[in-house]
Amino acid sequence: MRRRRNGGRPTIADVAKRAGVSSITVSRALRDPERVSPQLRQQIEEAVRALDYVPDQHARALASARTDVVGVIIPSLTNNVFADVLRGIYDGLAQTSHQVQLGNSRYSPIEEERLLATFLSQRPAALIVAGIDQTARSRELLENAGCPVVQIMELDEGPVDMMVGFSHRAAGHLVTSHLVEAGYRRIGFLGARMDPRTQRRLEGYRAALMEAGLYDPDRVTATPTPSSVTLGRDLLRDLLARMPDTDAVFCINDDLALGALFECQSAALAVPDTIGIAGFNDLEMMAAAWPALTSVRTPRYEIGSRAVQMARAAIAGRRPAERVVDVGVELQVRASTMRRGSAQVPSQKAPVRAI
Amino acid sequence: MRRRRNGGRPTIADVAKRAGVSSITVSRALRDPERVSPQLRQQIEEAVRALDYVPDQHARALASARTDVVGVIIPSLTNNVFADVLRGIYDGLAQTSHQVQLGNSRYSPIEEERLLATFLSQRPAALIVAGIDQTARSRELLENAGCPVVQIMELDEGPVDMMVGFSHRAAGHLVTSHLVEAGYRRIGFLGARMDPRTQRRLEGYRAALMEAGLYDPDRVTATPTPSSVTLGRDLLRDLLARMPDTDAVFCINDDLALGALFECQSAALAVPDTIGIAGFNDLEMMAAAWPALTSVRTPRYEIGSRAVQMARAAIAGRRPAERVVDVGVELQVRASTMRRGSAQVPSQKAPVRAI
DNA sequence: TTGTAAGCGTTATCAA
DNA sequence: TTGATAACGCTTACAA
Repeated sequence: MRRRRNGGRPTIADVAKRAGVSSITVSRALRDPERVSPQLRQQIEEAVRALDYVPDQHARALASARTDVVGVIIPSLTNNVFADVLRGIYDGLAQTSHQVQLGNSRYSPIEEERLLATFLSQRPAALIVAGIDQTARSRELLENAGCPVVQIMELDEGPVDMMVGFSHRAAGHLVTSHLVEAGYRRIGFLGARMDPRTQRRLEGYRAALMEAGLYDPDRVTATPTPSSVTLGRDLLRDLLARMPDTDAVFCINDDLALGALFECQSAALAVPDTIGIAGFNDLEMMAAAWPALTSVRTPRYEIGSRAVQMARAAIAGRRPAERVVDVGVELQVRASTMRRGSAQVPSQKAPVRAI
Repeated sequence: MRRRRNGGRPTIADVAKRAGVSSITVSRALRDPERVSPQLRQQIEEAVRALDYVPDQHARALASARTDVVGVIIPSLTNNVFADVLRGIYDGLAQTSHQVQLGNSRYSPIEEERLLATFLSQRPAALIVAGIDQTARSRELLENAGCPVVQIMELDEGPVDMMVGFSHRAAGHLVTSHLVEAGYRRIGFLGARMDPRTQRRLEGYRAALMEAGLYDPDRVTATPTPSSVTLGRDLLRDLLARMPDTDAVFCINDDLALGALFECQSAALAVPDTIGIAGFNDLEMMAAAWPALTSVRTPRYEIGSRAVQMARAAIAGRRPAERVVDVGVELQVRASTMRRGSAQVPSQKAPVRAI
């Protein structure tokens, strides 16, 4: 007798023999218990337990041309934003038979395309990808993926399939308008990396200031350099060196905002009186900072879990009614933008919809 | 002719026909080009290109009882520490044919055990797991995994197979000793989550203070609550309420340290003169804070890439000479522990070895 | 160096 | 409702 290649693991045939049925009956009992008589079902379940049988995913995938793998492609592993999204995805999939295949595109559309091709070659059950700025070829791959596709983080008219996110432009507009309402007049912009989502936040900033008649391109400080707290310090220092009368800054994320705060502290600039600071994402630290930092709460975990929810529904053949879901954002007004003497702005909860 | 189940993708047989050879020759040319004559190899490569052939991973896994999947199990997706480790792992695997199967145990040994069982059922090429505190059954599973296993983050006498990390006890000892040398005498401890690694840092703290004759159990503030910046504020406030004369704190991670700093700022306590603050991990923000925060640099990215390196070597049959690799840590002394009047402590680079 | 034959463990298909 | 049989696409074992 030939030695088993699979290291002695029991196969479906072993279970079948023990339960006194044929392999295919075991297969059915496992996948769709309803289709097997209660009698046999019980015998099979017992055999499965007794043998510690675990189906071989590869054999299953080969025979059925289907897998339980959900491919996920995000641009960064270290960005807290995506860590939270991922957590939502993993939690949503934890009690299911699905597994996650994770790809890190490092903010490179080319790398994303490559990952997409690799993932697709494994016939995933569904695909979750960040953003809407895929290459033409990626878009084509996604359209012919043959599985549900959920684009996350953003909102757009033309989803490949489904979409969960919020409008970065609207969110940028929201914060900036808040700064205007809080009494600031010479509002700067601090931006890093300047990926598509960051660009759209900048658009929102610009629109809000134009509406208020306060837009000054010289107050926009943006760099392709990846974001960091240190960079936040540097950018604010640069901005103040060029435009010393700047009285507030919208930072495209919380790291930059924290850096801006530290820079103000080191330069003995009063926050919020001399300079107002607003961030983006509302990481946990923002509320704990001193002074507490204003930010925009983005429902990252929810985006992940909603994406999974939609993907699973679609896998099960129940496409959700709404193909594009806006999870909105909430402005969290805190001390860093509550200027003394200006009208008190209460901590409001204002969900923003796409523009 | 029967319709293809695989959605029309070319198979190895298609390539073989086009190249005018047999399937097995194509298979060999793909896996081990050396074993096929240059002549045929070229024909095959051309056919592969022409057909856009991509091997089916599942068929390959089924036939060979092997996969290219490296299983990775970490306790948290949102902890920056593991995000960096992951980056090291993904980068190390990026140019290879390997894929990552990522599991999040959420700091639960039981969940870890479950993930391990799931991963193992897919016959991974290697396994990378965080920590050394597996359950007995997990340990058993790992020992019989039939593939290289790398335990990361810590150091221990008895690795399952291979190990890359540093001694948390030694690192805790290092920071605490630094605080003593910097002139602090009533040094507190702020700890959250209190997972095994945190516990060992506490041990190092305790040992260092005992050696200095300064240990006071009442200054240890620890909670099982997950870490956060807000928690850092709360813990320091508690500690100071109980022991108002505390003159320094060792925080088991940088989030707590940042919270401690904010708490001092809000209570108008001078850092480092009234209170010294030291953190752990040396996240990027520590150097940017005001005052800059002392911390212990842990080579997280390196741990990830070294683990991959060792795993790949072992997969290739070249077990590394050293099965246990100590990557060490470096104390980063900054303003938050440079007390006025005390001996100036230069920013030193002192790799710490395991105890 | 190349090829033939026989699976790998599961599911699709069709028949009973 | 259950089963026999033939794939699924690839690799191992052995032969030429």
